[in-house]
Amino acid sequence: MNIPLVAPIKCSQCPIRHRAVCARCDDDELLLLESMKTYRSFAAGDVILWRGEPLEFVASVVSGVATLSKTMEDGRTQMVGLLLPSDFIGRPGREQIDFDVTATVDVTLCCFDRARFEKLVNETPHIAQRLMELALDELDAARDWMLLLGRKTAREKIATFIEMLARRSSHGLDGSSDVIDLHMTRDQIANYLGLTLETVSRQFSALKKDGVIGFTDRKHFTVEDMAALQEETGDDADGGVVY
Amino acid sequence: MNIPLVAPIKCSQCPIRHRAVCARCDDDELLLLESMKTYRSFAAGDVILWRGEPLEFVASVVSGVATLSKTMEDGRTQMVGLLLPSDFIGRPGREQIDFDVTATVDVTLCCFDRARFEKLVNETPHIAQRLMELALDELDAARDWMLLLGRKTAREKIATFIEMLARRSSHGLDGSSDVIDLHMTRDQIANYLGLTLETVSRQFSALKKDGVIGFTDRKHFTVEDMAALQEETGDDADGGVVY
DNA sequence: CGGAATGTTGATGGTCCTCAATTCAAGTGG
DNA sequence: CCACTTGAATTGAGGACCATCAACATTCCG
Repeated sequence: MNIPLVAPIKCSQCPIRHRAVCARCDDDELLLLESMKTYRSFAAGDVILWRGEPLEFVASVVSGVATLSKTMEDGRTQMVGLLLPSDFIGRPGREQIDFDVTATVDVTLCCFDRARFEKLVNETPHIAQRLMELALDELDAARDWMLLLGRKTAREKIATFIEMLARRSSHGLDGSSDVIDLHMTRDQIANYLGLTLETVSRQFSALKKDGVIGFTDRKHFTVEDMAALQEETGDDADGGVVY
Repeated sequence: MNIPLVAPIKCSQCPIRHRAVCARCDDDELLLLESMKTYRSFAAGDVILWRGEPLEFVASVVSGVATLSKTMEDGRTQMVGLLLPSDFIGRPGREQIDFDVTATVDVTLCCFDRARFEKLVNETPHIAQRLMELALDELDAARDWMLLLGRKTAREKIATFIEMLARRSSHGLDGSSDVIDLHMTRDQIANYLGLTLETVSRQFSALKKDGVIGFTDRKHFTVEDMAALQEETGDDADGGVVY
């Protein structure tokens, strides 16, 4: 379940070097981090951290995708965050977290002992600054999601979700009809969007029937009409961009 | 609308001194902040910042309550944050914000020129560290709210809201039947909870009929049965506390 | 091949939104 | 002080949207 990986990647060659919590670090600081870090891998479906469990390490996601989720007594579940490579898990100054962290696909983490890392945060402005930026970015994302959860219709939620995936997978270029991997199950998508899995399935079918998207198989789709998709999200054409 | 206030409060005597972004600053740093700061006041209902507007200053809330909200093209509105004294407005490294900031009651801000403040953040670890903590606290709050918006019923939302107010107004002691001020209109509460104002009104009436709360007038209520209220929130009895 | 997990589709009902009428509270001006 | 106005809150009726329950199809994997 929790397989410590030995592959000793050099920080300087790390794929998340320029975006993770270490992004602003200079060579000396990087050397220090290098001496502290350990890698851990988790298989798809594994729980990385349980809510309330004492937090012994903090970590950066090196590869894979993990989700943060909260569950109520009666089983209702809501995802409250999505962690992609370079995102940070855990928070200095707190001994536990208030949600579960789960690997949705195979995940590799770059881990640091929490106590030692906290000390480092206090002594290394570059890390505190970057951690602040990461937290503020996540806060922006969380706020967008609050609008979705509180006010959008099922169809708008699904369209927003698809548009997000499309934006993320098309790497800069607007190549429209690439095949996009859904990664998650209908149930996970439902928990992400505050819906039931049946509603998710129905809305996918509806968007397909309306020619907005097309499915190659159940986990892969293409965007057939990007303009229509944008329209369905309910968002402004411009996301608050200055002219 | 935007009344620059002249009252020159000394930082050392500031009511939010130990909790705001300046909390960790030493005397020298405080002196520097003191030379940069200006106060501004806003009346209840005033918009402090518009979405997309160039952000010329960042600020700490000294007194009052402000809300962050997002509005869709067709008018649907969702509050995405609540700012209380010591909370921070604006983010270094970004020239605009993606939501409106509105004063719900009279608000006084301690403002800093954005460009100068950003420079300060980079040079003053104590500020970056505190800003990081504030951002992480807000992130925790945002995630709790995402569970509410995505999964809770109208009744649970209202109960959670009331419980939050009760917890906040009873200052530490569990004095049960204090009169609690609602501050907001039904419409604002609805936008906070992802409901309509009619549903808010109906749920208030229902909780009153069931003897959980009692209204002294439309803006003031008392908690008659705290245990029942807790039960209605849908939250665990323990908020993930370690034993 | 068989069983489990996942996904689709249909029928039905409940929750909450929408629309509308009425009540209530707080001013305002004669 | 009392009509009049105005905005906020309450209450009711009806319906839309989405959840629930259920049956069935599909895919995955031993």
